[in-house]
Amino acid sequence: MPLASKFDASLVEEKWYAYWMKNNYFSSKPDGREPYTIVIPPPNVTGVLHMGHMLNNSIQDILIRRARMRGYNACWVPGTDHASIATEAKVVARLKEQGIDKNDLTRDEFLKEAWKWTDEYGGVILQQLKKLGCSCDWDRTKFTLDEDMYASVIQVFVDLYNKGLIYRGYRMVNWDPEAKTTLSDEEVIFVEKPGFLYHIAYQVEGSDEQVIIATTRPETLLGDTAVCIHPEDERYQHLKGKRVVVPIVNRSIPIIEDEYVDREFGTGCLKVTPAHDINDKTLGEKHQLEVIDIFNEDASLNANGMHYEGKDRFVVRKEIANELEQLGVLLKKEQHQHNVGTSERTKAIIEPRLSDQWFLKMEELAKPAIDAVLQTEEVALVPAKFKNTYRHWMENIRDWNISRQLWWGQQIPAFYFGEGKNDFVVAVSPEKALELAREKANNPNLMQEDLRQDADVLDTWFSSWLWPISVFDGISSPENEEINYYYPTQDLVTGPDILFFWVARMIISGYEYRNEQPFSNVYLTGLVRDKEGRKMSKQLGNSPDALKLISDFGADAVRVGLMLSSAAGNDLLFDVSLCQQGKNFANKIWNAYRLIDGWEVDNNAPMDTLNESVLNWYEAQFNATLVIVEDHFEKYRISDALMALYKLIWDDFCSWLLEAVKPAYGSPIDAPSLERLKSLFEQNLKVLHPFMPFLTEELWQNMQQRSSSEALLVSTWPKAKDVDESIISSFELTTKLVSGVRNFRKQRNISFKEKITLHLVAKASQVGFHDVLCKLAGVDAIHWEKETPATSGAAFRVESIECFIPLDGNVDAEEERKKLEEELQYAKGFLASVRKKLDNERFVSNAPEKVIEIERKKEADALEKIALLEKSLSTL
RNA sequence: GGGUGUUUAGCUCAGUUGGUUUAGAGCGCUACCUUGACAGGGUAGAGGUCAUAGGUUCGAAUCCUAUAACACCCACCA
Repeated sequence: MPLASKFDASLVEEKWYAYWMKNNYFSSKPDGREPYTIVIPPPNVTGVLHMGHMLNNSIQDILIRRARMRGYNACWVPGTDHASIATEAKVVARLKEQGIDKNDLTRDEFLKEAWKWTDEYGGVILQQLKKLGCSCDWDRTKFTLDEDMYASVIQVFVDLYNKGLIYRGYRMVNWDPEAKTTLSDEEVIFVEKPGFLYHIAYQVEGSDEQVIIATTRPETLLGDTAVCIHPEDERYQHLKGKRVVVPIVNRSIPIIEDEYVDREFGTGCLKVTPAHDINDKTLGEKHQLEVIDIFNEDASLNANGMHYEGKDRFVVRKEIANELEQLGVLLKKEQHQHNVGTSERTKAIIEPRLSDQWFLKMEELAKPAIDAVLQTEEVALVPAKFKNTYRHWMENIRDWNISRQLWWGQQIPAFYFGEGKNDFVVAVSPEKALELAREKANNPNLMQEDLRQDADVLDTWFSSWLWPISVFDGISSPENEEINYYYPTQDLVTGPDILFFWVARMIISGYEYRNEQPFSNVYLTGLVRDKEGRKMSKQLGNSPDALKLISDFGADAVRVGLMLSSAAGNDLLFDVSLCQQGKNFANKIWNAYRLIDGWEVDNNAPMDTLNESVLNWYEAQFNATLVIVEDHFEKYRISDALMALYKLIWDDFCSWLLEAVKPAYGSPIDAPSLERLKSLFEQNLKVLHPFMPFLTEELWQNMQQRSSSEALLVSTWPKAKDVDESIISSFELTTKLVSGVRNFRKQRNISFKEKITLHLVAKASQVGFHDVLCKLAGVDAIHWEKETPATSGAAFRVESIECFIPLDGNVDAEEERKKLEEELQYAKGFLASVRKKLDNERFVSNAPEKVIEIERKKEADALEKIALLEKSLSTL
């Protein structure tokens, strides 16, 4: 059956994906081969595919498919992340729609809802990855809340606690009043927002004087416990040791002195609210100030807020400003730009809040991870510029707040048995906890019911930081076959936005629990932006629907489109026209095959000599390109690798090889040529397969009947053979001659059908592929001349070869002269630039011999060219 | 405020330790061609004082300094 003239991706994608799955090509088990392992950055379980996923999963699939073809035991472990805050927020929102408040449910009831949600939407994204062609070992799919994964996390928590690295502390944390949970520093996004700087007068006790403080948050004065001045501030020397009265609350508070105060900012006088500002808290501890918390969990005012109790902080801000104004103590309200911390997930403005939280000490843990990246390079960051960022963060690392006031996640395995500060134990199970608690409390009568487990769950990243180990069960059984075989993994492909959240922490846990790096290379992709350079986001609505792109262009085309412009670490400005280019490329390959497939074959003819020579050339060209492609892969320059192949196929294979080999219309091709051509085409399909898996498999299978062990994705990646450079340069000269003649035809408006005779002032041995030259340039004969023929005609040069074509007097001498003169001018300019160097004594004495030689050759070539041009001009 | 990076053709980017580059690719653009694989095609062409200003050097897109614009990271002065 003849092939359709256009490649229709929709007809083949599902078919081949099912075929690959059926034959278990993606599955991996430890064996004698060398492993090549990638663990997927687990997407949020209820997430949907977006451009960022498409990009980094395409890259992973390219790497995995290539490794598989190169004979590695390729293992790509897929999975999803429970994403505690993101998922919980979605579930809470859904319940709200149904009129249910989270707080009306018990923990178990809520978790049941969350699991329902997870079962409903969970894994949709993994199905979408299949549409993209991702060859993950789906039997290994993991979820961070799977029982065994959960157990690993708990085990690690207990272990780190027992090592003294996890502690419970009353600290100032980032509080998200909407999600009612703490956030790590990394989850807080600072946004510049307009606000006001309020100048408020505080009455000095026993004096008529007032001190004026400046604040952006007047509502917090309800929690003020001091006013602070700089000890050397001359303006305020007389206030030392005095007290002031907080307006509205009429509380008497001390004036303290501290060098922390910036005399230049505001009035140089600072109000101190230890409960609601990290710096104030530090001051408070230093000066032993009282701590007055004025907020509830949702950032409404508590009983300390007096008549503002129950009202939201921002409502109170306005109302309190009014009240201060009425009292005559609000002296000024000026515009002020400042950075406000907001929650990455809920966008709520963060409230610094004091509370009991669990922390992981990071400084010691981070040390091996710093060395691994900066010293030993056991982990290479690609591109390397991220090393600086990494160092900066790691060297200033702070303790990690790992507790979250949420329900969706691993519940912290701390069990309280009394009201005392230390009346708790940490254990992997309630039973074990009871044992420990009885011991610690010295009370054998303690019962299971007397234990209360900590209500908080662990930060999501506290489970994903173990991902490369826990997916192989390496925490609970550190010596199992799988972890020993697959770990350390080879490449990790992810976005730089989670370098600290995730990558750095995986390196840390890798050294802590395996004594080895979790992966050797980290390929950091760029962010996908739109044409205008804006980050793609749901809010802007500028992110194309990933699945629609696949259905519009085909998965292969989308992969090519993404790869064409995504150097590691550089953001990529995505435009759907790139997918069109990918689709065009797919179609080009499709039609190349259709051409070959449609020829009649002469089974008795021997191999044509033209065919043989040009097939030899293509083979050399293929190998030369393969060397380049391998080098690009080594350096993770995947878009360059693809571009090299794109040119190989489009230009070398289609434009030159196929055009050269193509038999005259209706004539057959000899069988040996066709066979060799097909085998070269198969090589093309192999190297393209990682980029365009569906199209290549379709053509591969179409070429001949293949058994299940002969699928393209499990075929052998070609090994570059030694390349005969001379055949490549010789062919290159021929192509230039062909272009020269074509250009000549165009200028003179000579149709391709009209054969011309070509005179070359050269020896026949200087030029190769004479028959190719004739066929592709429409030349009926080549004459090899000692000098330019004296007959009427026109001349042009290709490199140093003068080409002459006889014409019947209709030479446009003016045109010709103009062109020649332009060329002459360029050549003279070029010569001048070369001579400028050669005439410079210091150049000759300082530059290396090799460079001088090159310049001398350039000079000689230029002179020769000028002579030729002048001769041609004189004969006009 | 501190740091890192970017700035090369209309667009997106290469340009490897300064010297075969009076700068390359892909796309786009222009002209022409095209009834035998593909118009999603072919051939040819136009297009850049390599952000700006200095400096180092025999020689700078490449190294140094300053400036500007943009991007990202870190900090969070009320």
